Amino acid sequence: MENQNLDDTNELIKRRFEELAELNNKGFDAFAYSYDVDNYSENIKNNFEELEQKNVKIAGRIMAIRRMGKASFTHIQDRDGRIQIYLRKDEVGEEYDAFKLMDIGDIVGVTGFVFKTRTGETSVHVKSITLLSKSLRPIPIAKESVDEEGNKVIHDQFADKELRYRQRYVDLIVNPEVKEVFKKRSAIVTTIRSFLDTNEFVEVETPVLQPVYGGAAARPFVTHHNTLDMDLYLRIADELYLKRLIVGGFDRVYEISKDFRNEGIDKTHNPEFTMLELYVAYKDYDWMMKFTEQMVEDVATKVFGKTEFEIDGTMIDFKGPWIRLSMVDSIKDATGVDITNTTSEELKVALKKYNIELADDVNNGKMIDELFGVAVEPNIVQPTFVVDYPIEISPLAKKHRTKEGLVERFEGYVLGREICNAFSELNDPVDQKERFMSQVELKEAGDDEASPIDDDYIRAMEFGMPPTAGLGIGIDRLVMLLTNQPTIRDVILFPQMRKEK
RNA sequence: GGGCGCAUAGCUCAGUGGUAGAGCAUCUCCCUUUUAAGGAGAGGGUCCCUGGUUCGAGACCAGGUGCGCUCACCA
Repeated sequence: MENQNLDDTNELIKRRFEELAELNNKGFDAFAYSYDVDNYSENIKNNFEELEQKNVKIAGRIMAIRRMGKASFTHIQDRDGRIQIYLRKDEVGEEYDAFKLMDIGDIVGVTGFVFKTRTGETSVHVKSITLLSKSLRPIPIAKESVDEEGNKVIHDQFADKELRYRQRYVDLIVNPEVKEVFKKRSAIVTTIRSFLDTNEFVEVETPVLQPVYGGAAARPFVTHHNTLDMDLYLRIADELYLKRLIVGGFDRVYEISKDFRNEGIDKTHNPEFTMLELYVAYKDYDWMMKFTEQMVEDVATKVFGKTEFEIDGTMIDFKGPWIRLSMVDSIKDATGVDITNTTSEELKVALKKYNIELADDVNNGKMIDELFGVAVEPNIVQPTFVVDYPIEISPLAKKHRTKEGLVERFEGYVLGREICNAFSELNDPVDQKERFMSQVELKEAGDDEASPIDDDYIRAMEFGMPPTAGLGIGIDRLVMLLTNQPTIRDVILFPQMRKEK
């Protein structure tokens, strides 16, 4: 809900415009060009002994002001956190007149020496203060105190979810833990890149705008290119392009990209989301399981210094090897149904026990997947690879080398949530064409998530594609787990929202 | 899409049919080591929107909008 009334008729904003005018009248520039920062709050607090009485230049946003007549304390927030500054009228001279016109929210540059106050707080004793940017809107400031046990308590924290997501810039200013999550997200992605680099991967970029979409089961966004006068789809996956590159002779490629799916929004789904896809020639899904474990363990260790995480109150250990759970066996154990030797009638009966009724024309593969989803998936806690999926729901995966009706595919689950999907990639163009044809049949029967046929992809495969293992990891969901965030919106800076009124 | 819930000052929230409230923030005055600074005073409202019920609606009813939780959907 945007506040229509928060315009310049609002007294708080009006007041700040008046201060701006007064600053200009007195010859102070309210919007500076630069400031030569040479230190940061955290560094000063961590290295007090070395820096005591030494001069520093810092800059940041005023987050608290305690004025005491001819002297004042304020807290300045820079990229790392907050530090207190102390200024006295008799030392900063006419700058004190400008300071009187500064508010919480204003961005200032400060030069002074490091000292500790009577109460022991590391602070900067200001010799000069410069306004760098006047804040014209009041920020929803919360106050902090410390309780008897020494814990930080935040009072009246800016908490309106809608405003926090719509005005993330404000959320980031006043809720420091939000910034921490996104710093961690950045470190996770950086560490993944470095891990892949060490393993001799080539990072590539493939089209976002695709004439034929594929690589996943989802409804796409459609757009139009005017000059070419053709409809284009925003990618739902990178898969088919990356495998074309495997055909072309790159033997280890990856892409970290935004994918787009025109579907529902909830705790684990945002219409645009970040996916890591990687493909490795001459390897299969067994190799990929080990590689996935290593990569996640590497990220956990390098970014967080540990492999055990408390997530939703449960201890999760990402240290490999992860549990291997056969989809066939797990369904058999949970329901008694042997999916390798079953009829659609039997599956319907099994699903009914979970109060699930699907349309009559749904194939066995979908029913099996559904059964897995209700009978097994919610009970998975520790990192687990679920292996060997029905062929009907895996049109791009290679047939299992020994098990009829299954493909060599695994998905990684943690706490009942899917975090990755991988297979031994189908590299037989004849088989691939048949799989596409059955997808087309599904689509014609009304399945709007079934894949369209991609003739160029078949053509590429006909030139010869090496045996290949492929993996997709939802970066947002991985970050959610590692940072213990309850919704995908808390790991996406600007989550999709309805139009503001 | 279904169910449940929420929407009041810049922020966090009270307000159960009869004059619109508090804390913080803001403004004025005092205050040169304070820290949820303190003391004294003041200003600030489209009670989400549109209808309805009523002598009277922030409150009750209906519809709408936005958000949250949840179920379904999302291999």
